[in-house]
Formats: sequence, structure tokens, C-alpha cells
Amino acid sequence: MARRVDPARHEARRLQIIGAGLTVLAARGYEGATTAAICREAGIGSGTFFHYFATKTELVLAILELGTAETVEKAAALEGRTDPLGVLLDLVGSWADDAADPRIPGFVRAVAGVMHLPAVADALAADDRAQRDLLLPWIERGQADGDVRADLPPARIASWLVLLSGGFLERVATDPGFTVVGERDLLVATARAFLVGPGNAGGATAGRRR
Amino acid sequence: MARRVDPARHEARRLQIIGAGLTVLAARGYEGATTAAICREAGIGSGTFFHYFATKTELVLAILELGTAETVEKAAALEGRTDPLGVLLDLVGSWADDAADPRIPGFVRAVAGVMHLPAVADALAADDRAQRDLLLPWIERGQADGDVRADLPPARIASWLVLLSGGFLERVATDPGFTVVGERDLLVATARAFLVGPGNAGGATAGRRR
Amino acid sequence: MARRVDPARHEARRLQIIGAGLTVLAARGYEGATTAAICREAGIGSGTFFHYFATKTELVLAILELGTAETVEKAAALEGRTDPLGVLLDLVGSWADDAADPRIPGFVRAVAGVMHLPAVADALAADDRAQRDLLLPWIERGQADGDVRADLPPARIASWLVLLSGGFLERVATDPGFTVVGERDLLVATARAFLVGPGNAGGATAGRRR
Amino acid sequence: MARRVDPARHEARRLQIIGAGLTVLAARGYEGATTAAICREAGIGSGTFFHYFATKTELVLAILELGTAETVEKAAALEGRTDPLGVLLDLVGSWADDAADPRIPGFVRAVAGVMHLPAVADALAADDRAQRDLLLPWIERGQADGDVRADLPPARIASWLVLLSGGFLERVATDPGFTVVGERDLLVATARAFLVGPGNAGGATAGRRR
DNA sequence: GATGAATGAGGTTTCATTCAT
DNA sequence: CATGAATGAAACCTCATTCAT
Repeated sequence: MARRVDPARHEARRLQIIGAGLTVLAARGYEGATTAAICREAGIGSGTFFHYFATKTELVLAILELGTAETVEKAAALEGRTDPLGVLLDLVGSWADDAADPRIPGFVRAVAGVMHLPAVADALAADDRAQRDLLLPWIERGQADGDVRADLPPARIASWLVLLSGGFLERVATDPGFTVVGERDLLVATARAFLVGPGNAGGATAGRRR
Repeated sequence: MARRVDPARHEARRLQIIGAGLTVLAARGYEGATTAAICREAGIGSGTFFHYFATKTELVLAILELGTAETVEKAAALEGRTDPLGVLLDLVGSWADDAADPRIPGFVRAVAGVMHLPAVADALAADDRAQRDLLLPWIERGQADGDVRADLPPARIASWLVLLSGGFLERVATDPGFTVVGERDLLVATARAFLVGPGNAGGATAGRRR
Repeated sequence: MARRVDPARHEARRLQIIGAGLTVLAARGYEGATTAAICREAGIGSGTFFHYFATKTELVLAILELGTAETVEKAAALEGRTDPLGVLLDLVGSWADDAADPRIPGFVRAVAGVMHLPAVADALAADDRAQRDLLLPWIERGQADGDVRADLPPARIASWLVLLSGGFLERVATDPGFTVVGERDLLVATARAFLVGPGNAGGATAGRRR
Repeated sequence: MARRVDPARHEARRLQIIGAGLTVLAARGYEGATTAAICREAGIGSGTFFHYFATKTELVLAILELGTAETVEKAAALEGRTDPLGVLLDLVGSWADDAADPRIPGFVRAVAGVMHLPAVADALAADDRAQRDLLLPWIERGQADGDVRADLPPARIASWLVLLSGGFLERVATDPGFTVVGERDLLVATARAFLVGPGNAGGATAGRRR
């Protein structure tokens, strides 16, 4: 009798709006991304938009949370790996690959522009923490194995890996001559050099250090 | 009767507004930085603001141009130096120091959020080019001297130094535990390792190369 | 297969919605009483609401018509009474008692706020007319009997009785210290004084009039 | 040098908007009185409206406060009077006269419709209190003089005088046949009868009764 | 030059109402 | 019959910008 609530349809619609939001936010920034433009891109009426997201800001948060969730999911896929250094470099590489979707860097920038909104700042902090939580255990295992430099605390190393990925993302967004495919290997190599640390040139050599 | 235009006074007022704009933009982002808020911070009326800048966007451009000008000025101060690697690391270090003014990272983020405005994109591109133009001759000289890796073209190396600085700036803005004073040395060391390249561990070794 | 329409069930549902509407309208006023809020209160879906009432305004009209109908029903219950003054005072008292349902004054106010809608104005006029039609014959009989002052035309007296009841209702709604139980007797006494008129203290004296 | 701020001009504009608001609110109720309609009536742009009132509700509050202020001013004009009963009846009469501006009853109704807004409820309570504070000392003096009934506490008498005025106002708004000029005398007479109380027919007469 | 009152385009959001299921 | 997702008109309000003083 009652209309069957179809959660799958609901979720699909939600994702459709999120996709449109990602596109428009990346292209026009937060203030340029009017709800009208997002609705047009998503092919929905303005009322429908607010059926799914109470606020324009909430759409941004939803996109961020999706990203955070993906980060968490990555953790599961790494179960069973025994090569900490390889895992860490794979993670750095996968973040570089994320930048291949041209919308990602644009979105990141748009979000940076509204970080003064507390809710956005919180979501970004959560995302940051998820990334670092993903890295930390592997850094610790790498240090225990002697593959990762031990002159820096794990948390600091994690920050620097995120720094490299963030700088890479920004560069891709800024410089048309700086492409993911062209620079990805150098990113991984640079990350490897950083992880191995000074005095361990190449990293693969017999761990003679200093 | 005709008031003599005092250019010094005019320029002082302009800088006063620029300072207020920097503060407010950093704190609230582009859209949060209303002209009213900037005027309040600067202690002027709204009419006065538009005497000095035809548009809110023009204020942003003026701030960016000031930064670009500072970059250009740095070039002059380096005249006569003969240690390319040292110069490059000093530049990276000076960019790190810039991040010590807490308004800088906030402003950079605010501007990133409106990069979709063509005028802003152009100004950022000009700033980027100024930074790279500053780096390029020293990279080339470093390569000629054998102090800088030669397996990458100079332009690419320049991009990566900017990448490191950009990632550093972003990290400082994001993570309260990541401070300029605490991480500056590691930035310089990492830049050195990158510049020296793989296979030249430490970089301080007697320049055996090629 | 065809579901037999059950008029009793239909009417029950209708009354349920009317009750919810009365509650929500009284608490939040006309514009604050969204159809969504009324549906939530009634425990129905928004689609169901519009099965029973084509318009939010129509719900208001239905509530008003219910009140008018009750007024008309009161007339029947008075059949056979022979004491016009007593009847009139009973009516005034019963209106005071209506104010004991705390939703009534709130609803009256909410409706007053949308009297500019012609349909509402018409319904209120009908309600007003019903009240006066109820009073008029008893006023006339009271005048004929000499119990009610004859220096005013019946219609005017009716207006004043309604005025007293209306003022009473408003007062109850406004002033928490003004309660139905505390003030009801004084209302009736004041109505009696008014009905008897000046110079006829007590009202029972030999009616010299005309 | 600086533009002279002209408070008189500011206040004039403010009153102009208040007048327009009174007109439109009376005619269309709160929700029908769109800010656009008020601006059109006032002959100003929408931006100007919000220059003077931060909110549509604040305009309503300003109108109410103006009314409250007028009530307070009335108190001063009564200084020196020595006939409490006369003062009280003058006050009742003056409230009746207020209803002669056809916008007043309409406005009162519009406000009643949004009493669920706490700010409006507070303002109405303040207005109510101002009216009663105006009445109270004269009621007390009237009781001391023996001109006013002493069987009811002064506060209760005040409530009833307000009740009569409120009912009168509502009646004028509702019933086209109920006019201020036609009914004003009867209002004063009814108020007198109420103030004098039962058993004091006519009030000043030698009062032989039953 | 300096001011701030005035402007109005345009943005976000609400909500009564429709209709496919 | 009942539902609630979808709709879009329209409301309130913000804010960059103009201009008379």
C-alpha cells in the first residue's frame, strides 16, 4: 500500500548530485558554483537539490566525506601486505592517480577557499587524519624493519608524505605542463628518497647507514 | 584651492587597504571577505575603498602583484652569489619563512578558491612564472657546476622546488602541529636531497660526478 | 477488487487532520504551520493531506466551518427555553468556556492574520453572522419581555456581546494571569449589566420602556 | 570633509518606511506583506529597506515600539488631572479613536498572526504592560476617591478596560457596520458602567437602587 | 579626496502542490 | 487509497558598487 521506499534509487540520485557538484565546484569554485548551476548540471530542480542536501555547504561536506571513506577503504585492501615501504609508495602513487581526475584538484582548491567555515575545516581535518591514520602503521612497521628512516617520528613522516601529495596535487592543478603521467614516477622516487632518509642512497642497498 | 595630490599619501593609503585586505581575506576567504569587512579593518569608508580599487577582485590582484614584485626583488639581492645550490636552498628557506606570517597561507588558500576568475588565474600564473624565472638560472648554473642533478631539465626541477614550497605552505596552514620553525630545516634538507638527486647521497661529498 | 469507499473512515481521517491543523495553527500561526508540520502532527504523508484538502487554506476554512456548525447546533439546544436573558448569558458563558481549549485563542489569532484572503474573510463573516443570528431572536424576546434594554437595536446589542466575547478570548490568549475560570463570572456579570442597560440596575425592576 | 550625517533625514526615512509597512501589513497581513511590496509602497529599493531594518520582523517590532512609546507619552499629558474616572474614560476613548485609522486594526491582526515569533510576543507583552501601567495609578486613585469600584483589584480592572478596547478594535476591523463614530460613546458608557461597578447605577447619581 | 546612503541583481532556501508508483 | 520524491515560484536577504554631498 505504502510506496516502497527505494534506498538504492535514493543513493543513486544522491551520487548523481554529488557528481554534478564535484564538476561545478571544480570548475567555478565555491561561490561561483551556484545551486542553480549545480542543479542544471545534475538535471534536477532546485527543490530536489534541497531534498538531498539541506545546504550548499552540506553537499561539499558530503563530497569530502566520500573522499574520507575511500581513504578508509584503502586500508582494508592493504591487509596482508608485508612490505611496508612498498605499501607506502603505493599509497603515494594512488594519491597521485587521484589527481588524474581533473575535477579533484579543482575541488580541493574550491574547498580550500572556504576553509574558514568551521564545518568544512572539521571535515578537512577528518580527512587529513584519515590519511595519516592510514600511513602510520606502515611507517612504524617500516621503521621496525629498517626500511624506513628512524630519525623522525612516524607522525612527522606521515605529514611529509601528505605534504608531497598535496604539493603534487596543487602543481597539477596550476601548471598545465605538469601532468600526472609525466611526474608520477618522480613523485614516488622522491617519496622513496624521503622515506629512506639521508645516507641511505637508493634505499635498496644493504642497510649500511652512517 | 586645488588639493595637490600627494602620491606618498596615496600609496600609504593603498598599502593600508592592502594590509587590511590580506588580513580579512586570510581569515574569511574570498566570499567571506566582504568589502564592508575590509573597510572596517582598514578604518575607511566604503566609498574610499573604491577610490583605490575599482573592484574587490582588483584588490586581490594588487596583493598578488605585490608578492610577485617581492619575488623579483629577491633576484637582485642574489647578484654576485657564486654558490648555485646555496642560493636555491636559501630561496626555498625564504619561502618557508614567508609562511611564518600566518596571513600568507590563509591568503593563498583564499585566492586558490577563486582561481576560476581569469584575472586571478593570470596573476597566479605570473607569480608562478616569476618564481620559476628566479630559480631557473641558478638551477642551470648548478647543473653546469655539477652540484645539481642533471637527469632532469631545469624547468622540471624548478617545478618540484615550487611543489615542495607549496606543499609546505599548505601543511603549515592545515596542521597546527606542523610549524615553520619546527620543519624548516627538514624542508631545506629535503630540497637539497632532491636537487642533488639519486646516487649522490648527502650531496656534500666531494663532487664526483659524471 | 475495487475498494469500497468507507465514508466513516474518510470522515474520521478528515477530523484527524483538522485536529492536527488546529493544534499546529494555534501553536505556530498560519505561515509557521507548514503542511509538512501538520502532516507530521497528523501522522500522515503529504500526499494524503491533499487528498482531503485541496489547499492549506481549505483546511483553515474547514476548521472555521466546523466552528460555525457548532454555533448553529447550539441554537437547537436552546429550543424551549423561555428565559431570554438567561439564554443570552449562557451563550456568553459558553463562548468563554470555548477559550478553555488553549488551541482556540491561538487559532483565532492565526486566522486573524490571514483575513486578507477573501475566502477566509468570507468564512469569518459567516461565522460572525451565525453567532449574531443565534443571539438575535433571544435579544428580541428579551426586549419584548422587558429583561433586555430597549434603547439599542438588537443587532447592535448582538455586536456588543460578540465584542465582549472576542475581547475576552484575546485577553485569555495574551495575558497568562487572565484565566477562563478566574474571569468567566465577571464576563457574565458584565454582559448582564450591558444587557440590562443603564438605569436598570439588577435588571429585574419593572420595565418601563419605550 | 566627511559627509555630514543627517540624523533628521535618517529618522524621516525610517518613519516613511514604517508608514509604508503599516499600510501594507494592515492590508495584506504579515506573510502577504512581502518586503518587495513594502518597498514599492515606500518608493525605495530593497537594499534601502534592509539599510534601516535588518529584518522584516524588525520593522514590525519598530512599529509596535512606536505604539508603546505613544502610550507612554500619553501618561505625561495627564499630569495634573484630578478626576481619575474622567482620565480613565478619556484613555478608553482615545484608544477607540486610534481605531479610526483604518490601518490600526488591520495591523493589530497581522501582528496577532505572528505572535508565535518570540520577539513579537515580547513586544506585544511590553505594549500590554505599558497600557496597564498607564491605567493603574488612575484606577488606584479612583478607588481611593470612591469613584471606581473597589470590589476588584486594580490590575484586574485594568485588564478589563484593555479587554473592552481590544474587543472594540477587533469589532471595528471585522464588521463594516460597526464604526468608531457610531459606537465610541457606547464604549465609554460601557467602560463607565464597568468602572463604577454593580450597585452604582449611573455612577454619580444619588443611586437609589433596589 | 572621502564618505556612507542608496541601489538592485542575484543567491540560497522554503514550501505548497503534483503525480507516478 | 496512500505515499513521498520531485518541482519551481517566490521570498528574504546580502553585498559589490555608485554618486550626491
